[in-house]
Amino acid sequence: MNKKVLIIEDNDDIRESTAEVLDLAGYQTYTARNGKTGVDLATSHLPDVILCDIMMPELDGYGVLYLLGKNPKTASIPFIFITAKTERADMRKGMEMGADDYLTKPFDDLELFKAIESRFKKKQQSGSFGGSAASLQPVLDELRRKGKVKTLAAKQVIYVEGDEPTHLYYLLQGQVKTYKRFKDGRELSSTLYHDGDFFGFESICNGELYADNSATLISSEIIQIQKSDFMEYLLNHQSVSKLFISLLSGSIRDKGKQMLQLAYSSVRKRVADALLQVADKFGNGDDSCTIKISRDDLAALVGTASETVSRMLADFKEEKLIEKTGNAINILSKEKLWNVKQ
Amino acid sequence: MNKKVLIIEDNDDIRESTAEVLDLAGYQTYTARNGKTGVDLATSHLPDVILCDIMMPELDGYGVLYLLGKNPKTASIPFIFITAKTERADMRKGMEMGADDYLTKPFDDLELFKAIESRFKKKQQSGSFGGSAASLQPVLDELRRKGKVKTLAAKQVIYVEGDEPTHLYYLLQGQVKTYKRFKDGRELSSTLYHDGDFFGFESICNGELYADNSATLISSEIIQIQKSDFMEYLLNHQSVSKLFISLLSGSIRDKGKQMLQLAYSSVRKRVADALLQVADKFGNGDDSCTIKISRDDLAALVGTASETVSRMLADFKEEKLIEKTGNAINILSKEKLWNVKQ
DNA sequence: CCTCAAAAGTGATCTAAGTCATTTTTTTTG
DNA sequence: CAAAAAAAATGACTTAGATCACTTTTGAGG
Repeated sequence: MNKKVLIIEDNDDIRESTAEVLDLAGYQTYTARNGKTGVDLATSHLPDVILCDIMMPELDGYGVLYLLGKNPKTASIPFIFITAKTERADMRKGMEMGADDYLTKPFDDLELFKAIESRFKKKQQSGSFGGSAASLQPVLDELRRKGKVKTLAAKQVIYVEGDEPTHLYYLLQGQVKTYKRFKDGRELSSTLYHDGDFFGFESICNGELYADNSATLISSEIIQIQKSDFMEYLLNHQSVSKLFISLLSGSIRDKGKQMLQLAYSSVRKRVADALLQVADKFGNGDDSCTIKISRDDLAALVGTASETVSRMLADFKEEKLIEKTGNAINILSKEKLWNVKQ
Repeated sequence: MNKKVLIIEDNDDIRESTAEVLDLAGYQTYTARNGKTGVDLATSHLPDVILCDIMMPELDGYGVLYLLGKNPKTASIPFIFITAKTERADMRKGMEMGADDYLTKPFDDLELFKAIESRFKKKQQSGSFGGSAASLQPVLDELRRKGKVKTLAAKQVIYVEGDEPTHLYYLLQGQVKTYKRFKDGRELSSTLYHDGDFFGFESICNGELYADNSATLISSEIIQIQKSDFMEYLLNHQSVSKLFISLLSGSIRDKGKQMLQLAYSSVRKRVADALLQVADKFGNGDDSCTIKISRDDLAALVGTASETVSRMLADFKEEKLIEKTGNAINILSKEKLWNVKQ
């Protein structure tokens, strides 16, 4: 979509010619002949950049800037003064009030374009949505670069319930589970992680102690990222906020699903579901695939006793839904298994 | 804490005198005599504002700005050029590269302070943490003001699974539950909301369709806030991001707890827990309190059949943990009930 | 205050799944 | 490669809690 530029200028010639130039350059322009309508237009159309004259009847440029600055919705729109006043004092006053740039008339078209684009770019950089994917990558790279790579053997505990969260983790390669432990020692896994997943951020995000445990399933390589680094990026980069907000809410959705199953689904269905979950996370994308997971881990995922899992697997084998080679499980058809859990 | 100002300037006199003035004014200053050390200092100390000369040996001001702009950590630090170059072209070049202001030497102290403070204020406005509590309130007020107040009778459905989320909700007064529906119609409530709670944001946050339903328990007043308004505030105001990130992660923690209970706790314990949950949300703070909730709603909260809930309540009554007046439940001692669920 | 539908409670029955003890299979290791 | 240890499977038994059918209580509305 074209960038929207609002031009607030009382001089008809300048207003029209500026608008024309910007129109030709592919911007969508809105014009106002005085400060008051300018503020209205800004509030209703939320332009990407505002160009504003200082000396105007009704409401001058300083007033416009003040009013727009008060409204959270318009406060962050880049604001560029354009004016004939070349005097230093006026320019300083404009900047002190929070303007983002200052163009003195007469300015040429190139100056105008560059001023608009540089403010636009500057805003993109430190905020606003839109090109998030593009801006997210370097930030994540930076985060990971700051972290320390660690190699862990299978079944190593990464953090435990009640610990003070000091790190965010990124799984370079391997398999990790997060789980809770019931009083009597039984476990319930909530999430499985594989290459490229972040984990351990929930507790950091809500500022309390870890509410779950995490451990490797197989030997894995993880990056430990300092909590302080993470927090800084989380709040200062919208792309990062956006990512983690969506990770958090995705996790809520998954937990909700799992809860419903736990409450009302038979173990048979839950085992089928758990197998598919494991296959999705750790298997290849094919309809049939082989997964390797201990019965205990599977039981923790289902929320049942490991004996029960064994029995179910025996049933599934009987029904030709799976096969077993050693302790590995061969899912013959994800689709058929999917029907079981319905 | 004092604001940190980094001064990058090769001229010893100007550098020292500027630093001195700022020191006296209560700023914490760092100085660099060339661009290279300036970049190092900026990266290591992360100042709140950077003042930078343009013409310098080793690395000029433009180069410094470029390098700092590339690093996500320093990109959003306000950058003010200070220079003797009064020529318009140089000033334009600086601004086009993304500088935030431009002071031409000689400048007086007041100009300097104002320039620093206005950039600092500007940044505060559209980001950075710190005074979050203070800045959160007006934004939330604004959000609520934008919304539409609605009054709903008891048992009214607010949104259902599969709907496109179009609103965020704020419960002015009343009681609301969110719940999921199992294939056969059984329900599982995940959360109860009371006055002052936001709800319905999870699905908005992850950009998918609603994954749960919500309905009033008693007649309630809610504010409907447009999704677009919410999204804008969510990403553009750190205080709002912070709030919702913590709401989301809090919700994850609660769901995690509830899941563990569902998996391994007896119905007896889960009923006790549900009663306490309801008492906490809707009752007064006393050790004994009266709550009014239908057995169906309670069953949905526990994740069991309503008959089972009735039986449990009968048991609790027998054990003098609760009493019943009509259909209301009188919790005689939260503490004793709490022991049950342990 | 009475009527009546909805909500709550109870009784009897049944089964899915937990538990514990034991056997079989797989993996590890000296 | 054999022995030991760990993991998985199976068998026998038990029970929590779901289900269905029915009775009792409650509170809304005339």
